[in-house]
Amino acid sequence: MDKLQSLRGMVDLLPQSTPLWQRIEATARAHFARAAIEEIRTPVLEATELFARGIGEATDVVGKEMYTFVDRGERSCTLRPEGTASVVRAAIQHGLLSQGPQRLWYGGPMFRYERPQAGRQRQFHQIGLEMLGFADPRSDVEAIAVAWDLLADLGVQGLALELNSLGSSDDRARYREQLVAWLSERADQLDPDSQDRLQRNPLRILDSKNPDTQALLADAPTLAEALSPESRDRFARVTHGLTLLGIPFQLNPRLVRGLDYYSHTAFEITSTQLGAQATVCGGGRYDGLVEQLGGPPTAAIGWALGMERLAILLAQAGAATAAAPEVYVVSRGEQAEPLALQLARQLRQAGHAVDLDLTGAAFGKQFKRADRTGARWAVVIGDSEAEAGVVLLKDLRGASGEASQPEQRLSPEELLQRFA
RNA sequence: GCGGGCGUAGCCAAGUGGUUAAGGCACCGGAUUGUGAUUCCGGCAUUCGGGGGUUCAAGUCCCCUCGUCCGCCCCA
Repeated sequence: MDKLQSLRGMVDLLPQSTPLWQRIEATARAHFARAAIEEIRTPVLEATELFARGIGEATDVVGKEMYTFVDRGERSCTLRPEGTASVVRAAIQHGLLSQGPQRLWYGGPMFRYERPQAGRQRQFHQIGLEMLGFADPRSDVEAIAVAWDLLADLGVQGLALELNSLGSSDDRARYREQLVAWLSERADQLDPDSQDRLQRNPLRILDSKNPDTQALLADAPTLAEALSPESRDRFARVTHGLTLLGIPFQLNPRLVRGLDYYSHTAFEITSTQLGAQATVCGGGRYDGLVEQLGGPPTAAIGWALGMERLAILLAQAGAATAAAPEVYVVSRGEQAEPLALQLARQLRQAGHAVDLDLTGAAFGKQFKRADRTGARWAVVIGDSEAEAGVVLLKDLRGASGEASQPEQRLSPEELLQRFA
């Protein structure tokens, strides 16, 4: 392979698809602004320790999926595999939490060294929300509502919100013991992956895709039963709030999050249109993370949505296309071309989208290109116009269609006035 | 990290061991030396992802490798 090409799992977004991404980003910004959520931007590269401590050493993300290297200062650095740890780090570092609760959003590339698949690349993009310093169950509802309304506004069809409570860390520790004990007696009935998880990350066995394992789990102790009365009450307030807002959800007692920092409310928004990587948006509460990273005890909830997966869903509905320029400037000749250069700039300074043909090709070729861009107007300048101090303004989208639309002779000043 | 499918031009694609690798789209040039559709003419792969092997002969068969797609794992 001696042709230069992008690294595996790193994809180019070509002009054909960027309008869709821009629409998603603009819609997200509008929703965040309306919900009084401010943007935060953190570095793509962080100290490896941040993720090891924040996400959990035992997780797959930290254990085998990070892009980690030693820099020239002998520091271990990692390209961020997710956004939450960085946002929390920045909030602690700059004392944001002493200024009261923070409603923050972020967006950008994340990196995980995984095998590429549908809806999964090594560099992928997320938009995420983090609400730091909010303990009330209403904040869970509000965070979910922002995600739900954003996706609805974008026109994504066929989404389902799945909800579960992981309880407090005490609840979870207690349940974990029960589950491991129960499953250990039946380890021979588990699929190999799940046997492995029994040591490493037993809760993940709950969302195994193996049908035999799922059948076995039907009789296993459930997380819901292990929740303390306080945790149950809290979760009930969340579900009541969602009902109040008319946001439909399904309780999924098997829903477990992969990163260690989650507690209480966990949720995913999924689509059946995405193949194996069905989760468009996932999140939950992480009340212990801020403290774990050296900050004050701080309740928090957040989510992240996968841009590539969202783009897949929206592309199915119909692609957005780039806007056509308003004006296409056709010019040819030594006198005409400098004049065209100036006029194009002046029209742009007046706020118009202008495409300037720089080929110097025959007028016929330039008109053909002008037509194809979809521009409404052509400004035509040849040397005879340049000498006479005029330009031709031609309507390319007149009622009668194609060629031989009427042209107007205007002075450059008149043209600019016309487009003022 | 594991399993499977697929790699012929920017894109789609014919080719099923035998001389110079169809066709379409797109793009470029010309017919039209200053006006957009259509049409017509011409151009656009010394080579089939890369490397090695089998053979008189390989895009076609074999091996390795890279990439890609789908699934597992994992996750947004």
